[in-house]
Parts: sequence; C-alpha cells; structure tokens
Amino acid sequence: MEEIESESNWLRELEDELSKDAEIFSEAIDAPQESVVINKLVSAVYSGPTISDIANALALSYEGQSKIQPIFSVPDKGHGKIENKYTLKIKSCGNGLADDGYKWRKYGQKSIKNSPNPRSYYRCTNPRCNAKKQVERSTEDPETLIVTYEGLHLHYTYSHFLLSRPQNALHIPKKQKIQTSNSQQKINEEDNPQPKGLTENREEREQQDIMLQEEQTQTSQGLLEDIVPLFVRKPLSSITYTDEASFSSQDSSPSCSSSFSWSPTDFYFDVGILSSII
DNA sequence: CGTCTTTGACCGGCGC
DNA sequence: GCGCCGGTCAAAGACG
Repeated sequence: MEEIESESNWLRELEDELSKDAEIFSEAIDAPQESVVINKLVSAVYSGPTISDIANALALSYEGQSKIQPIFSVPDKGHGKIENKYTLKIKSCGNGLADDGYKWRKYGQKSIKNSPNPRSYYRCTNPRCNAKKQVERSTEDPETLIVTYEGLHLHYTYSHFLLSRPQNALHIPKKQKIQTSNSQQKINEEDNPQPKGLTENREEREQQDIMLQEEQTQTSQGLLEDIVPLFVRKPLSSITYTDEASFSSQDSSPSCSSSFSWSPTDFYFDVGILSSII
C-alpha cells in the first residue's frame, strides 16, 4: 500500500511540474525572441526526441485539459517527411564531453574525406531504441565536437529515472554505484564517457530497460515521461544563458560534464552553432 | 570471463 | 557500369 501511495504522490507531483513547465513555455511563446533561445537551448542539450515530438507528447498527455496547449512549433520543411536528425556543436573540456544521459555503444569509426578527424558512430544500448549519434571533432576548433543525433529515444535517460523516481519504486541492484566525480569515470579519447549507473550485466540491464518501460506505460503520464527527460522538462531551472546562445550552469564552475547525473549543474556547453533542427 | 572498443571488410547510394 | 564515399557489420583484442 505504501508503494501505491508513494507512486500516487509522485504522479501528483509530476502533474504539478508539468503544469508549471507548460506555463513557463507558454510565456516563452509569448516572447518570440526568448522562445527562440529556449528552443536552441533545448535542442542543444537533448539527444532524444525533437521539439515537435515533445509538443505532441504534451498535447496528448493533457488531452482534454484545454488550458494547456502544445507549446512548441517546429517549421516543417514543407516536403512532408521530417527526419529526426539534428546536429550540435559542443565544446569539449579536456578529454571528455558532457554525458547526455543516455547510454551509447560505439559500433564504428570512419575517417572522413577532407577531415583529419575520424567520425565515431554510436547506437543507443536500449534494444528497443533506434537512436544513433555520430561524433566528430571540428576541424576549426579541436575542442569542439560535432554531434549528429538521429532517431528517437523511446525511454528515459538513466539518470532521469534515478533522479525522479521515488526511492522505493525500483529495486536497484546493490551492485550499482553512482559515480559522482570526473576522476571516477573512464573517458574516451575523443568523445563522451559511458554512464555506468546501472548494472554492468547487459542482460540484466536490458531487462531493467524493459521493466522501466512497462512500468511507465502503466502510468497516466507514461507517454510524456518516456520521451521527455528531466532537463528538457525544466529547461529554465538553474540554467542561465546569454545572447550568444551559449550557456552554463549557475554555479559557473567550468567543470566538464562527465558525471552520470543529468543535473543541470553538470553541464557546461558552449553551443556555437545550432546547425540544424530536424 | 563477460563486456566493450577497435578496425578492416563489406554494402549501398550517388555522381560521373 | 564503375569508382568513391559514408555507414554498418563483425571478428579480434583490450579491459575490468
């Protein structure tokens, strides 16, 4: 009974959060310039669904509640088909890159013509997820990584799950250890580290993914929760940004994000150019 | 020993 | 049809 009550409370809190988020976004829409920045901001830090997907999710989740409307609009290219593909330029720090909250498996690397830097290919480790990304160093600025995301995540970020769920709602294996400092994380030579938050056994991990997804679909907010990570849902909290569309965490510590957590304070992106959305 | 990365091979799309 | 190029596969090695 306690678990059910806890779940119920959590859902209520979630609903409140969503309402607040929707109000914040609606205000942003009223101020066109700000909304542009917010759209850039959201796109810059998120490796998952596009803005239109989020808007659709919000609309579906709150169908029947007329006061909340879809909050984003993404210009259609006019050719019917929309590719879920976008490119980001992310400033790397040292050897690492901000962890985007998802777990990726590298499946290839290729040297590209007219580029001295190889391109790495990653696939989301979730067996039901077709999200992919390509990581390549910028030729102009070796510290800048060009990350191209493709496809949609049909699940939480791992960190979002751990941060937002009631502690007793999931039985996390004792094996789990959450890494809290950069020094604890293995950093790849050219791109982002792999979060090691959940079990290290692949089958167990995939089973966890399935359990998570099944659990989510049992909630009234399942659709939205599946595809909208915490950071996107609360883009204005603890985040500052400038006219140059670059931003950092409020504590302004220039530490790199290679920790497992999706906390906004872990991010220090320098988003130079948002090459394309969709 | 299980998992992940590396890297050469292979395949398909595209331009000539 | 051919060659180039980017994307993916899969075997082997590295790592914890």
